[in-house]
Amino acid sequence: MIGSLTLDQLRVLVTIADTGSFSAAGRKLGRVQSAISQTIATLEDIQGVSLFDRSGYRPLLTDTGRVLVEQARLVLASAAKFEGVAMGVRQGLEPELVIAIDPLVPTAPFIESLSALSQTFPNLPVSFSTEGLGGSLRWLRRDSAAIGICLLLPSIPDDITAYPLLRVRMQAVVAPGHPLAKLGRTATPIDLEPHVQLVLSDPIDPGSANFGVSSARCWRFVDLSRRLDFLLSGFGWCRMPEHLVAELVTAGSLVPLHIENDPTPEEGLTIYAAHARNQPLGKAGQWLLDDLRRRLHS
Amino acid sequence: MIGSLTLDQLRVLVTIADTGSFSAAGRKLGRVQSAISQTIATLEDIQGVSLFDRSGYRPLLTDTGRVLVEQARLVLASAAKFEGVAMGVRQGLEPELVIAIDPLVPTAPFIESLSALSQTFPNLPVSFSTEGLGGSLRWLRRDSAAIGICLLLPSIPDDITAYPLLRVRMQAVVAPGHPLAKLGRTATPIDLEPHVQLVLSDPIDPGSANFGVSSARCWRFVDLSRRLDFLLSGFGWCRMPEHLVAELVTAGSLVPLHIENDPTPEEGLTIYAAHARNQPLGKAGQWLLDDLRRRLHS
DNA sequence: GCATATCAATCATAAAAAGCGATGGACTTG
DNA sequence: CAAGTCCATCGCTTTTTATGATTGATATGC
Repeated sequence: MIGSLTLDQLRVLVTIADTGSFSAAGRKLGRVQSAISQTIATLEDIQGVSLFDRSGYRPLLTDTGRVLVEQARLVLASAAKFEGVAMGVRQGLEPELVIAIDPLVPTAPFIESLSALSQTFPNLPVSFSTEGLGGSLRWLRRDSAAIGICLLLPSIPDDITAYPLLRVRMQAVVAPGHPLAKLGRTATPIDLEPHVQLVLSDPIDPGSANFGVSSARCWRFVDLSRRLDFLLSGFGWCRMPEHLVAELVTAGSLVPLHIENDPTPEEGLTIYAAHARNQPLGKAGQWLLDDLRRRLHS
Repeated sequence: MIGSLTLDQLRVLVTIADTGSFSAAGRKLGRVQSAISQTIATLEDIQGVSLFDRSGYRPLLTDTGRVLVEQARLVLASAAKFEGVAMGVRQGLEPELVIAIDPLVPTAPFIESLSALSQTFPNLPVSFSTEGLGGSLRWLRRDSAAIGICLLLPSIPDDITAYPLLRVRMQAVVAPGHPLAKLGRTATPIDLEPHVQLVLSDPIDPGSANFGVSSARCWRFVDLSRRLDFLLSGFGWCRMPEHLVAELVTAGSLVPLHIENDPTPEEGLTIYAAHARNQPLGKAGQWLLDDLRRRLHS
């Protein structure tokens, strides 16, 4: 029952639908008409449906036939993608491109490059991984991702090649109901120390990312949106990317916090495009890297 | 190049990936191991890629192989859907179910039924048509749609079977800047007459739907959202389904208009599930109709 | 209206493809 | 180290598929 369907049958079916006759389909496929006729006969027989109404001069698709032709097109498109991936590999493309992207990184600046990527390599499977902080680096190192778009704090590791792309300005914020919101002046370490800081941290190695930690008590989060929930409810303070909190600050849901001698650079944290040095990029990865640098590195 | 790929090759490939060895795949597929071996060999040969690393005791998928196995699963799923549709037809199901739905009809009450439909008939292709007012009736009559979810004004035509499902309360509204908004009392026909009424009408037969027309000057629209643009900008007045304007009225973007002797029934316009009498419903259509009546007809 | 061309179904036959079974070299397991 | 399992290869058989000719039906051109 299942298992006897053939791609060839579907190709023949679609070709008949496109050309309008069995004979024409035969010519187009380089086969004699009787072969076409038999192929469709077996297809109809096995599937137990009638695809064409043969009462007239030319065969007419039945209602069922019309629907199944559309389904067949989907199957063939899917098969073509299979062959497309294989062809890409044959021509030296990597079989897939995995991009690790940090949660702090804004998506918008990358859309253009990624859209161009998908046009240049239409059959390349692309996937994204967003783990917590430090996740990108881990994916790069175990070769699960070819390219990382990530922070590299405190500095670029030796085994990683990285190109700066853009900077994300950070803004310390707190909910309006929080004591720090009523401070009314620049906050000193003494001010911050007693309050809970909501820290984004590496889920695997929670001790690693202590950059910018000022409070004695930290609550650690892996994902940004959950941390935001706690932030908004007044649980503690933290630094957030400006692009994510600008609206909330305007709406009054969050209040900016000015910190004395803030170690976070004024001009923002640098977002890098990175890849593992010992794992050379494939064609598509190299293309994306070049395109990103061209578009973003000013 | 293209055209020699076989579903059977993909089935074999996926089976190997699932079972972990050529021999096991052979057992599972009821074939001898050498057949499996040859199938994969030709697949690799034709596609020009290496799928397995045979250096060890068991064959290991290469990176390319891993990606292509996933692609192959997609192709097979697509092929299974093809066979699923065919099986449905074989068992008496209609090949597809087209539902014509009027623009005024709220979507929310139908989601449950349609979700149940897709669970009951997972391979049934379902599509929706929303034309202007009267479009549903036209689709039903020329058998382009099996079921219509629509208004039937002024009454149910003879060639249509219709079951009332729910009622949509209508609310005459106007933008706050419009003269009628400042009337401050129930509007009489004399009040309405000089102002432009924004009428939803049948794009094919513009004269047909004059139900509820009160103004001398009408602007006719086919789709609801465009009419809403004109309404919001203060161009004229019209009746809108309550569920669509409730928020806008609350926000002050629209003002309710009370009309003397409004011919629109207080309890709302009736939404029917309808089908053409001379075109009996298929199994799935009948099922949906019954389910809709069961869930909605109170 | 008649001749001619084109259409699809059918059948016997030829060609191609796919599966089978046996064999051999490689690796695992106990 | 022996027994068991793995995959590649090969000759052979079976099955599948395409071909080419024929027939009956429908369209097209004169």
